[in-house]
Amino acid sequence: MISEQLTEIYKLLLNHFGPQHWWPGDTQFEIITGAILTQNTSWANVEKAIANLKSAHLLTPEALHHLDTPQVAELIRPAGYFNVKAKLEIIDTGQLRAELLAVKGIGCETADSILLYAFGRPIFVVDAYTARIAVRHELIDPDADYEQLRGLFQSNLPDNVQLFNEFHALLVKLGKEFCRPNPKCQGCPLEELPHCLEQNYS
DNA sequence: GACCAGGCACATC
DNA sequence: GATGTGCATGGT
Repeated sequence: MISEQLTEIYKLLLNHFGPQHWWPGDTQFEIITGAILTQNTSWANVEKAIANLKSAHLLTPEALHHLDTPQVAELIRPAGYFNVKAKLEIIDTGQLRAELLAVKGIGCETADSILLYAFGRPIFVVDAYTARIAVRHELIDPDADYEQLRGLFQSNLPDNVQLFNEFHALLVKLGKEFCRPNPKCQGCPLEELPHCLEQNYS
């Protein structure tokens, strides 16, 4: 059963890597900002952009609202796609998924990251790592779309915010170090995951 | 220098 | 509906 496999993977990852304490960020707005800035961008670059905003005391919706797009773009330059991301603006807190998705620049993953990590909703976040790992462990069809992937996790796991939070963070941790797009190791069968982890991280 | 990073919108076929 | 392309910095 998929649910047993997912639970086993979760236990292995948690045991191996420990809690990831996601999402990094001191405030709800910082989490939302990070979710947008990290689109197709390494977290190290996002941290630089957030540091710029913080040191300028601009990491609030009100402060950013008073700047024009080029000013914001310059501050978030290290995060890449700065002209695109600078136009983006989340006004309200507690928005529904459909409302988030209606904002240009917010797609499924960003919306779900905001819902789970900023608003504590039980939504499983699917990112490139999650998809890659699920496919390589043959938990889902390679051409599955975002909603199918989200369904894989949500319908086979208990509806638990803390579980969704930790599991996604652990998948990213695994993916970053292990499950590259064009890696020497293409991923291993589930039964070999403990061995793979042991070999690669011990 | 190629490849990749916690994507997304839009054009075109 | 599927596929391609622009957006962009910075680390390996």
